[in-house]
Amino acid sequence: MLLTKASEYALLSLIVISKENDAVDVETLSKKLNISKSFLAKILQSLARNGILISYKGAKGGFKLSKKPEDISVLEVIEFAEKKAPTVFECSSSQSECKSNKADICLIWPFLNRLQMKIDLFLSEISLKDIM
Amino acid sequence: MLLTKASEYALLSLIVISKENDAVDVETLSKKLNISKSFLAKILQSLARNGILISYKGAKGGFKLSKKPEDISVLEVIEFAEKKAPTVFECSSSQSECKSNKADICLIWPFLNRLQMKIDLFLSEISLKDIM
DNA sequence: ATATTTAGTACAATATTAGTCTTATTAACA
DNA sequence: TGTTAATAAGACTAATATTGTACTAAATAT
Repeated sequence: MLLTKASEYALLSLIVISKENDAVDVETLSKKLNISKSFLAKILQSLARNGILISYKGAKGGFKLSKKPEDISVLEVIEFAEKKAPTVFECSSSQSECKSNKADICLIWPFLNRLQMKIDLFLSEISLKDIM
Repeated sequence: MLLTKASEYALLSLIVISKENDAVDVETLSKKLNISKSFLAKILQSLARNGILISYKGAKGGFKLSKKPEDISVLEVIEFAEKKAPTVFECSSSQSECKSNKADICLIWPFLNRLQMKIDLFLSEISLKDIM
């Protein structure tokens, strides 16, 4: 599977957050989406560390979008939720990831890389606003 | 990751097999590709069960392609190697896979499905011959 | 001050991936 | 016909990744 639940939860959360004026706290989100609070907190914290969300600590705290939905690409959301870029296969983004010392004669790499680039393009061109 | 080593091994093996006139045995393949013999055997057996390879038991046995490389799609190889279709996310191929009873109002499904269809199209249109 | 909320980290449960091993079956060929 | 080489199938194990929990610390609104 290209994506895990971390990406699903991140995208669904961002959609909810984008519709609110006030900061949304994890408790509220986890109940609305019916998912684990601690797990969701970790994901949102990663999005905040990476500049997609702004976090407010303390009473009445929570999370807000740091920029407009049209300026947030789905690719960046996925990368920060998963803490790594979504990949077709371990080497598909770069031949340098190949461990087999036969990278230069690998017959399947060009195909893997073509698919990877298609996916990267698709995910980078689509914004949070587009999927709403 | 969209694909696992099973797909990698399957594709690399099929390329080697397609270049030989005689049946190729697992021992030879596993040494040439430097991978586990038993694991590779399981993958090739699955490809044989599903009509991509023909297997010959006994001395001088091994595996041959059952059809021409141009008639074998990469998608079918992956499906039989992995024993399931490659998916973007659990629900991306069909909304009916959604467990959350909110499938009808899910805002991310259309996006997931669009990516899934792009990948399916790419993988089904490319043949073993194309990647060689 | 205190209740609320995020930050961070360590831990645990579960699922998936990768690989191993064993036994049965089949076929070549001496 | 017996021996050897090979696939078939499935149970088992090991390693890794995913998903979720728990707890403590830090910040802040009221």
